Amino acid sequence: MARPRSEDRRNAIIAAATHVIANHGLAAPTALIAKEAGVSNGSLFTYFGTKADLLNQLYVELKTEMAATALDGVLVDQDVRDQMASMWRGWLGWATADPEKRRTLAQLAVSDEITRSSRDVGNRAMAEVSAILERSRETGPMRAAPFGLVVGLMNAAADATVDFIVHDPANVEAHSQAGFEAMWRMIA
Amino acid sequence: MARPRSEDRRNAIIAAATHVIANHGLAAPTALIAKEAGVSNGSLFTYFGTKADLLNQLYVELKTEMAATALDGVLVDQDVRDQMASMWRGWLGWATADPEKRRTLAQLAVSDEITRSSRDVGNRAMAEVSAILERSRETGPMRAAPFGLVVGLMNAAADATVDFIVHDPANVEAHSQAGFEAMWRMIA
DNA sequence: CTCCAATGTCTGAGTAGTCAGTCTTTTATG
DNA sequence: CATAAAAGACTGACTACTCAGACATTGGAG
Repeated sequence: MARPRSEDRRNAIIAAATHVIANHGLAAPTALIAKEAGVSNGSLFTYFGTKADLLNQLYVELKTEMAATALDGVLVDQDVRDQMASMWRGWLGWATADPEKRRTLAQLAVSDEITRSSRDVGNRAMAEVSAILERSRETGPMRAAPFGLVVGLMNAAADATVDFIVHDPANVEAHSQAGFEAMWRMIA
Repeated sequence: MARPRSEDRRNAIIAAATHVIANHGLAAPTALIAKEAGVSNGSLFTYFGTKADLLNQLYVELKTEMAATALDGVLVDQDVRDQMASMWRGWLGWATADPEKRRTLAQLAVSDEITRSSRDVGNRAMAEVSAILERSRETGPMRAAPFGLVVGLMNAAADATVDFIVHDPANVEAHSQAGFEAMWRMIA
């Protein structure tokens, strides 16, 4: 029988972990993840040394993908508000297109299994997002506020908007718009 | 030797659970909670039938206390903005006075051990908070938005503000103020 | 007031079960 | 045949929960 390429198997495990963790939480057995990936539980540990390794790599991968999707379509010569709106749309699109990814990322983000350095990598992936936010608030009411607070407030608004959209998917467009306007009033 | 009153022991377990969960997460062994409470491992299960029971009661207790503290000091004949500001101060006070309570509540809130009915009880405790929020947004830019979205956005802003305060406690007052203004711009 | 039995609570070693990670066996490939 | 990878049964550590006996408290009898 043809043996799948090693990278494909790794990706299958990552995908399975996303799915299983979304539904069973971080306490989900590795055996379940392996089964879902069509891999024996022993094999899983040849791809990821420990469960914590798997979780960290998953975290980095999801966060990086999220940032990339949010930035996709943002144009350099755009008005900053349009850049922000584009990011907002991209971000909400990512989160609503595959709610499991977001749920899993949310769980990982608060887990203490995720190391400092994984978080650093994740934040670096979000650097361009931060840059756009910085320009957005530059002339607004939060121009003197600590940037960390501004970042936190924007993330919080985005999260709350996605939560609501997931809860009532019928009116994505309206909720996305309302959330964006609310966030923009806050920071710019 | 004098036997502690049964209610005191229950409270000791609740307090110990708050402390232990804040530091070890929801996966913390019941044995550790019992030890911290100065109670035998077996006794814990005479007070709470299962670990899930303990978690649910803890959730309800923390959430209720949080709501009560936030509302403490709010006056009925106040301007709605002042009511909101008073709530904001109360809430931040609760969260910063005992960060472990907030950390534990945050973990419980996203846990799937917490039942529908516990969440309902918790939300009922927050009813008055919702009422003030409803009056706040009544004439503002979010008057037509779904109330659930407004609630989510306010909670998110408050959470983000507390996060930041915990991270930089030196300037509580300034951050609290900046967070409040941001939230108010959003909803009113 | 003293004693003793009855009552109900507390204890912690024990039980059954689960899980991450290992290791030997099996299988595919060049 | 030699090599490398995959499989999955297995191990040891750990956990929620139990249960039989220890122990404090109470109240009634002498």
